[in-house]
Amino acid sequence: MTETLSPPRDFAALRTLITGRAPSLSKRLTQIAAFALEHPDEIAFGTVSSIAAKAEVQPSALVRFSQALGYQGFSDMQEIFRSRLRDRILNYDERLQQLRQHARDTSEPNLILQGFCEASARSLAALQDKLDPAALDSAVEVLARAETIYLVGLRRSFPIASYLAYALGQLGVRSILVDAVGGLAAEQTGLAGPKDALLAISFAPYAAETVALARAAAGRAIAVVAVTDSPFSPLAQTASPWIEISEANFEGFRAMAATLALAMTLAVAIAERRARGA
Amino acid sequence: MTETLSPPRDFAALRTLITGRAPSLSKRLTQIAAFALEHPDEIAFGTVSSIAAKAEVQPSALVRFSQALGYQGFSDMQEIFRSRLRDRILNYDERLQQLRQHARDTSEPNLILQGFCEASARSLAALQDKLDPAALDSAVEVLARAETIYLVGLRRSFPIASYLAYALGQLGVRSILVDAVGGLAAEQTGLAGPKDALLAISFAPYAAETVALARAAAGRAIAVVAVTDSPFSPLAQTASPWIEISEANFEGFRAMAATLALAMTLAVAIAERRARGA
DNA sequence: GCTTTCGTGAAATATTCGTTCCAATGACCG
DNA sequence: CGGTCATTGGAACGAATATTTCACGAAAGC
Repeated sequence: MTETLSPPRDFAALRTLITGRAPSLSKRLTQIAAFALEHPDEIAFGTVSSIAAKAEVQPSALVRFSQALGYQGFSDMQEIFRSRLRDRILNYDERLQQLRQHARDTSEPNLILQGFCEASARSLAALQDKLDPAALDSAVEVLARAETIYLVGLRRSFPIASYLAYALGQLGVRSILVDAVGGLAAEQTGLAGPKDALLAISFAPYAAETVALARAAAGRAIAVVAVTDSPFSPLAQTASPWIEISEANFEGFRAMAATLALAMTLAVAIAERRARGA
Repeated sequence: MTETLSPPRDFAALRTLITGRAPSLSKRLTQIAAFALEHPDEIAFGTVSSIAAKAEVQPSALVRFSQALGYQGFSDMQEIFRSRLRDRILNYDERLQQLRQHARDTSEPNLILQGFCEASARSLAALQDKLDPAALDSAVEVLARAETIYLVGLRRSFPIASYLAYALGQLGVRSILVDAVGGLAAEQTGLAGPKDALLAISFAPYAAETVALARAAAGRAIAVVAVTDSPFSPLAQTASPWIEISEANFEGFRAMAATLALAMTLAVAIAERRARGA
């Protein structure tokens, strides 16, 4: 019996088909199904014999597998595995090149938008790759234990601090946004006690007031957690733990996507940590 | 004479080599060099004859080209073009699958972080795809013409508004952040005149005060620009132009990466627009 | 101006590839 | 236990592929 239904022409559907039909296939063909899902790149570029060797099956089994799925032969199925690589998301530098090619069609605001989107995406990728998981866990731990979290972030970091104040409020976590309204920052943090914690957010050039508030709190045995951009930041030396964030630039303006994603993470993680008990 | 030095084994180096040696190659080989740099995917997937046809050269020329670069033959060089696709950045769904596999090794805060990173990345992608370029241009135009920009954003949108206040200040654009401190919002915007503009930022559920301020300003013939999340938003009906932003969710918290990228874009684009004269 | 060298095109060749076929094996059922 | 059918391995085939070869033409050197 031959499969008469037309086989999938895109990779996602093919993967579903393989997963679905694998249980009803013979031993060898199941073996190939598993290999195909695990090493799609091999199938995209390899030859029948090279793949057969790596999957430890006979070349003919590969052809049978393709036909069992409804394809005319191996080459026919291989085309789908190749299309997956063809339609892949472009690398950043290639995307940039492509953007610059279309530059003349695009207005300046839209060009700037592309630039900031790209910087944001780069920042997010760097965050996922380079953030120290232990530092994050520890920060959540310390902040979840605090009765009240004092949020300190000025200038560029103020939007982050104010977001945290909003999100923590939504989640029922008590926090105080330390703003500089009326120059009362020191008075606001002065109320903090040993059961509280202070979260300081600052990037180069570090706002002097943020550093001073963090130092003062640390001196009074208040837990200080910092989000900053370098091990040499004055906050890194004051706080424990501290989290390093590096944001990509565009036209001299640093993206904030990574910092904001971290802020969201802190808020939700702190709330969940509290919900499941100290 | 045969090239004895070992040829590059990664694509970046190969590209450099081609660029560097192109000037010293013969006419046909230069033609191939240009084609290779412009259509690397063709070379990765094609056969000698199919590529030769597309590049309008003889198959033998492709082999000569490969050998001129130091490879044993065409297939040898093709391998490098294929490796570039093999080592590509994974698609989002593939990355997700990979993440879920490692889920048990990861602490909860780190899982949450991944979730927000992914939501942010999705939001950014949607922004690039779906933003109306004309609306952005128009928004920049209107705001650049204003003497003073009044920034209105409350609750979740307040961090965005406060970032804009910071960025516009840095760029020398006069703006006033309308906060609700002391309930003086109406008094703050009351100073706005016909030469000013109001930028309102609000997402569902729309803060009543933001909507009221926008309507009041529009009623007094002040230009109102809005950033919101739906054509049915009350702001969309009040403002002209208005920009639609949709953010992805994670655990009920909307990402803000796209909105923030747009805010940065507005700030820089407005400043540049002003710099190059009205 | 003749020779030599290099570049090029097209056909010839050798290799590799995908596919098919068939015999052998193993599983299942009466 | 015997028979049937699906599955498998391996060889054989034909097609397609990469590579080499050779003849021709143009440019460079003496």
